[in-house]
Amino acid sequence: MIRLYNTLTRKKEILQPVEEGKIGLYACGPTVYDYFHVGNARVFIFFDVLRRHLSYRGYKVTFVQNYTDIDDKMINRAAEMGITVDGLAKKFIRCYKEDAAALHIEPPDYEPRATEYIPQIIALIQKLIEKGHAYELDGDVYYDVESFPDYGKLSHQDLDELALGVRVELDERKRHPMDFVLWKKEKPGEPSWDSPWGKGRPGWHIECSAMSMHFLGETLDIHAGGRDLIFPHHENEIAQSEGTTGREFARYWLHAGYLNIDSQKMSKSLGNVFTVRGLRQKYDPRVLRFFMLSAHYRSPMNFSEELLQQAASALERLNNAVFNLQDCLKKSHDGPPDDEEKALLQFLEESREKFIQSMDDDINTADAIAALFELARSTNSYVNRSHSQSSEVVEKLVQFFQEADSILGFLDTRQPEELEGEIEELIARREEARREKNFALADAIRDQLRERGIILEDTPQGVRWKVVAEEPK
RNA sequence: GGCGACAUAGCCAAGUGGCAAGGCAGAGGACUGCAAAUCCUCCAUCCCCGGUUCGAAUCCGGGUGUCGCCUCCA
Repeated sequence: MIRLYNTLTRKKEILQPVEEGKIGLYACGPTVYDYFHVGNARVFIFFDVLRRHLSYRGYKVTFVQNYTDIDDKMINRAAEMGITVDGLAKKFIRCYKEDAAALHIEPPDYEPRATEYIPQIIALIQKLIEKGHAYELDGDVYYDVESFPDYGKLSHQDLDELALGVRVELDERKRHPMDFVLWKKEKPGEPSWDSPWGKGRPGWHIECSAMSMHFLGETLDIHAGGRDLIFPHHENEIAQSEGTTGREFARYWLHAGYLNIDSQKMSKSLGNVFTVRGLRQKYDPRVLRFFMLSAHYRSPMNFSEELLQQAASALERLNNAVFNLQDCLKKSHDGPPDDEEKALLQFLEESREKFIQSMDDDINTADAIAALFELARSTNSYVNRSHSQSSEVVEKLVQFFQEADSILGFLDTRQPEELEGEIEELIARREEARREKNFALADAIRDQLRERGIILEDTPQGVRWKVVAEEPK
């Protein structure tokens, strides 16, 4: 039983899809005018974990995440760079995919670009005009918010109060200050498409209504995004979609919290924007992923390099636990589990239970990860015990970490690589030196290997080695 | 002005009525030729003041502080 916090009702609710066993999930993706930053990353990682967990729990998930490839930011950036809007989109979609892959974010089932769905967008606007929810003004089309009584239900705002808060200059032609644009009349030199109202381009909000319903039908199960999209973007999507269909647009609205930088809002003007692209040069992107999942997705979160270091140390502990198990497998026997191992298998089941329960409870990754740490302590003790381990048990333990990681996606569960012969020989020479109590030689070899990224650990069961990406600090 | 979030150890962070998870850092110990990895032990009157209750981090009221949204934004 999965429970999710629904922004619409401000409560955790039991997930009940429209169609049993299936989930239609739509998430607002990036505007592809630049590399995406760590704040975006938090949200995209959340979508990915949500999607993976729903699949893990047996739902057939259809996950759609769009690219916004036409808006003011796109047009301005393309002009600055002296390239076409389409060229800009192609470049940063490619970059998005690379960075997302580095974060172990799996590609959505569909990733439509807004400009590929202009006919659907136009059809939607036409329907809104027919139903009296939209009006044309000299080549622009606006949504008439007063025609939609539920306007404000997601952000829990009253239309009159919203109007009081309006800070930008009013367009006197609009019927209500909150009316928003569905179709924008062409400006010279900007991309445009033919429409019943003349040449122009879609407003920002309409694309998500058009594409989500195109792929997932009139009622989505889950619609997700960052907090800042609650108003106006998602509020407007509801007005557009429900105005058209007369049906509930999305059953569950999920919103991820902000990521602040050194306790301040991330912004270009403060110069504190960290892109994933930039960070990848310094940190394993899986550390970033682990960091993002170490807090609950709805909590506001702070980002700093110091915190990333903490995350790196913590993640290393989990990776070591898995590594130690894999190494132990080489030395294990084929016999049945003894009593200690039976107890450990029991604890494994409890850990799995706790992991699943935590994830089911509004995707509580922090709590789920705690279950992994607790299990890691037990498995570390186990692999260090004086008598040998049953391979059956060790395999089950490794498999569980892999299973958990099929959702979390930050562990390094690869099988240890084979060593080159030369290195194996060095390790053997060091073992010999140690036997002869020639510790100077033994330590020299160990240092030499360390420089080549191989760390030796002497355990009671013999030497153990691991490969690290680079020379550790 | 309207709406809302958050406050738990040096740091990060779960926990929404029944003895305060987990991680990072730190201290001590074990193991080791030395390391590394690992294990064990130690490290919190849960922002303040009231209230409800046998019992409150958790519920209610009142403060204080931080932050966010109200047509750029993940």
